[in-house]
Amino acid sequence: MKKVKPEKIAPHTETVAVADRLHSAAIHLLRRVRKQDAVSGVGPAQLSALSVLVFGGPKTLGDLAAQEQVKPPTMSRVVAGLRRSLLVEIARDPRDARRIDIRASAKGTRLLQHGRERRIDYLADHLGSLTASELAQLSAAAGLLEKLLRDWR
Amino acid sequence: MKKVKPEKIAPHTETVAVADRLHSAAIHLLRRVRKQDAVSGVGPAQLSALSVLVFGGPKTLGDLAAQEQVKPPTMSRVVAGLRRSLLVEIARDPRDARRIDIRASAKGTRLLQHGRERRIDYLADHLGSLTASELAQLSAAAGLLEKLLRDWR
DNA sequence: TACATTAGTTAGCATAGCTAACTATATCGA
DNA sequence: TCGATATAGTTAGCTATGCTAACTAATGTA
Repeated sequence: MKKVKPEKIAPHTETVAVADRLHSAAIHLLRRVRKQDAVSGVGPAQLSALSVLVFGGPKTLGDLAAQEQVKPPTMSRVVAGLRRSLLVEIARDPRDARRIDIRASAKGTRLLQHGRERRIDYLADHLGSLTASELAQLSAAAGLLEKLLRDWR
Repeated sequence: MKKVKPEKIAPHTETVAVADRLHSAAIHLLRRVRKQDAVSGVGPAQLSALSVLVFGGPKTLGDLAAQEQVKPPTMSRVVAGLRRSLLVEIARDPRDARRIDIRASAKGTRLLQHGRERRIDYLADHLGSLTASELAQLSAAAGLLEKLLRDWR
């Protein structure tokens, strides 16, 4: 079950070590940044879903759940929270009355972008201690991870 | 509030872009890997705390909370869960009866290492599609992030 | 039209985060 | 020495997020 090892150049031991360190770094990075998000009074799941709506346009609940990798009941409650805070608007799909059409409100878009600024500025302040070449390394790594996540399965 | 920018070489715009991409990559990476951790029946906060105990040795509750960046009441419950599952052992500190001494049990150590294998194999399988040089890039990036997180404040 | 499938919601459970308020122990200062 | 203060953890109670099981409503199909 774990012998898929293809004819790649990287030795497995190396790969495992890098996997572990990436995992740990990701956990701790997010734990740091999370505190900045707390300011808005909106939880991380709501923020992330809102982000998908703002940058990806309107979605049905199922689409949102799939994109966020959670089950529909979970997303149902996340969306209910966003709606309570007037950060999204919900309309019935005219062509299929079972579906709902969820879109970010103007308020939601505003909140997301401000929160994003706050979070990103915070992270960027800390990245500021790196040299240009170190930053380039991180940028390259981010690119690799993005590709990896796109072709995940 | 965001003008700390020292005499560094990297332009601020670049830094912000990298910060944003790292943040997003970290979120989605963890969301993927999280599903593997679910197998053990132990939640992510418990796993992370256990990991600190296994690799960092025994700690008091306050130390654990500080290291995990959560408040003492949160860690108190996390530790209670670990204890219920017999993954940690708790002793009174002989020199200060207010403190407790928390350490991973043999079972806890075993569980963590098995979970680690599972998670890491999973991630490593996906990293397996990278070339040796790409993997080296990720390794370098992990190193940078580790340093960054160590000197965070 | 009856039956199966699909989309979302509701109910109920667990983990994790927080603050406020409490207990117990240590420490300090008059 | 003893009373005030500070420190370490716990308890209670709130919110948010994750899940599965079971439900309703709408659609599709035989």
